[in-house]
Amino acid sequence: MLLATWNVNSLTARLPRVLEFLGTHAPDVLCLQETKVGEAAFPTEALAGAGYAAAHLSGGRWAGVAVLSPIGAAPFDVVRGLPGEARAEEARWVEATVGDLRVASVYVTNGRALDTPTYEEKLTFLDSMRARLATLASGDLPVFVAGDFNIAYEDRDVWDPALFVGTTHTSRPERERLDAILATGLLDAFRVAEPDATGFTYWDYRAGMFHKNMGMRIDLALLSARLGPRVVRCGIDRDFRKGLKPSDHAPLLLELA
DNA sequence: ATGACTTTCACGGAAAGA
Repeated sequence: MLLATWNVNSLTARLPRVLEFLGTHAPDVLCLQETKVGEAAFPTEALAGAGYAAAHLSGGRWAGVAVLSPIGAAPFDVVRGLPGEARAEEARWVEATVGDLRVASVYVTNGRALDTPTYEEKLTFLDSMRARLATLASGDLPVFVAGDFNIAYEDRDVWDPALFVGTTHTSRPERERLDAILATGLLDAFRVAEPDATGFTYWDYRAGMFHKNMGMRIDLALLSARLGPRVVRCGIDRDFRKGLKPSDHAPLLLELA
């Protein structure tokens, strides 16, 4: 079983690359973030042409999340929005059942800077996530929650930790909240498969950052701990950060036995 | 270098990303 997550930075702009991805990897689940598409403009037909159905929450110009799966195993029991979140209109959380997995696609608030209200909102959003995931952990289905967490969990998850002192993404409160999320019974699948590797999922478009591998690991695939023994591999497909009109994020893929 | 790139909305340039 192949699960994937990808911040596409506009599903409209990235549709050719997304269709390419579906054709290349044929994932059983693909979580998308930053779809940046209005509800009515969501490319349902184009995805159906590739054999995929979507459960999505679309906020218009910004954010937006989706869970894709093959039409024959379409997402159901969809929950749009995160209980308790302050700004539901930002469209940052969608949940659905695919097969016997409870799947959530999440795009965590960026936070901008430590002294801004959006940083406080980021921490609150993460608290709401922890509460929701604790609820899901008490359910029958194992959980796959994946997306752009906008947190680099450890210093090795950014190209130069010294540059991030006093900024978002590496601050202690953010990392502590990720600890709390993991403590609901989830594994960071990339670290299960690659305990020692440096693996980035995001590189700024500017200044040749990708070619210099000045990136960050901020996209995560979290998995119920009971599925840990089924992790075969987890890796980043850097080819989708290359070529024609790439996203600034690369997709993260997780194979389960 | 107080930048560098890309997207949306809208038709110039702001806002957002991280």
